[in-house]
Amino acid sequence: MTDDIVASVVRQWQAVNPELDTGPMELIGRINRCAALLQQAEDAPLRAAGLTRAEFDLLGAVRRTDRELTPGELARETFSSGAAVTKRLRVLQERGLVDRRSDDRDRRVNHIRLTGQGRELVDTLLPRQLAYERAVLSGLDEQSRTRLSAQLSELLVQLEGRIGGGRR
Amino acid sequence: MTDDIVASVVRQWQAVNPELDTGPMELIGRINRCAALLQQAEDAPLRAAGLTRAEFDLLGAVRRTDRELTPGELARETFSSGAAVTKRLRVLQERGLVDRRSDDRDRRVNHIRLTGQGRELVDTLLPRQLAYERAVLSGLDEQSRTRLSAQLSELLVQLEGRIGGGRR
DNA sequence: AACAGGTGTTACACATGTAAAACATTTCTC
DNA sequence: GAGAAATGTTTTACATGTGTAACACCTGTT
Repeated sequence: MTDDIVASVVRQWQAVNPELDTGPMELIGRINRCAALLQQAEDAPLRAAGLTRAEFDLLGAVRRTDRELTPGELARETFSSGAAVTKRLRVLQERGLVDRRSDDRDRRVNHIRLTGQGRELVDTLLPRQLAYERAVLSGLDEQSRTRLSAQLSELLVQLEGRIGGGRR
Repeated sequence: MTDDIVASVVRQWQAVNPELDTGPMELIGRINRCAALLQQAEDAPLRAAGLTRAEFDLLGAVRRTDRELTPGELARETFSSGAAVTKRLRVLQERGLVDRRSDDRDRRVNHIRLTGQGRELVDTLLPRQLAYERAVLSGLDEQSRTRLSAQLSELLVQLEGRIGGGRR
């Protein structure tokens, strides 16, 4: 059994102060570190397409909901601030990937939709992205992956209730 | 069994394109989302002490290794760029939490150490931080946590080999 | 002595969040 | 009903934190 980085950090803390209950660190540290490595890996194929992950998330949100979304909805959907969404939308619009339509009833709101080009980009990019991710995860067999998913789902439900406040 | 956010996103994708193999998304999405929520939670007690998580990580690295570290070592230890470490060290030094000593042999390198105040801050803050994290994770019982830790460790070892390149 | 390589800092670009502003709508009050 | 106040939506202004790349400096080698 090999040691991961978190285990060695925990060992350092124990050596310095054996009283510490490092239990939470072992779990949270591993989640954070896995997330950092995975996010770094995920960036590679997107950069090849000239997109940041945040931009891709935004496009994906419009694509998967399959309807027009307002900037506010996009902010909630992608867990980012309204200001960040505004900026991203501007560059995506300049690149011809999204389009706006203003509401007839309420002139405050816009409706964002994908252009044909934007939709095509997501539809070619997402399978490629998923294939890449599958390769990154290939060190774990199917069973380990689903088991891990299920346990993280349990944790995630707890955290959403305790911290996130829920969305929508 | 309640649905988490990732499950609902996956369902949206399946509705739009049933061909998609969303397997990787379910695992990676959950890891990323858990990490985001946990990091947000972790920030709260640190902000109360006037520190960012990055600053606390840096102080913690010096404390747990129990020796003086160079800025370069700190950058590797905290997985951030040299420039970021330089900036952080400047503000931590201005606040009197760290101290520098220049090497006698090699005048390029500095050795960073905690001041008494810095060490005291870490030593009071870390247990508080761990207690807070324990509370956040209290939705899962001991057994679930250790099982999850172990499985993530397995994944992490794979990822470190595949992506991270290892450290030290 | 020149140079190849390593170490830390600075300069710059950029993405993000918070807070304020700009604008539209709805509701309340008289 | 008309005007005022409250509410909602998006954008803009500003501050901040980060990474890349250029820079300055030092060492050891040839």
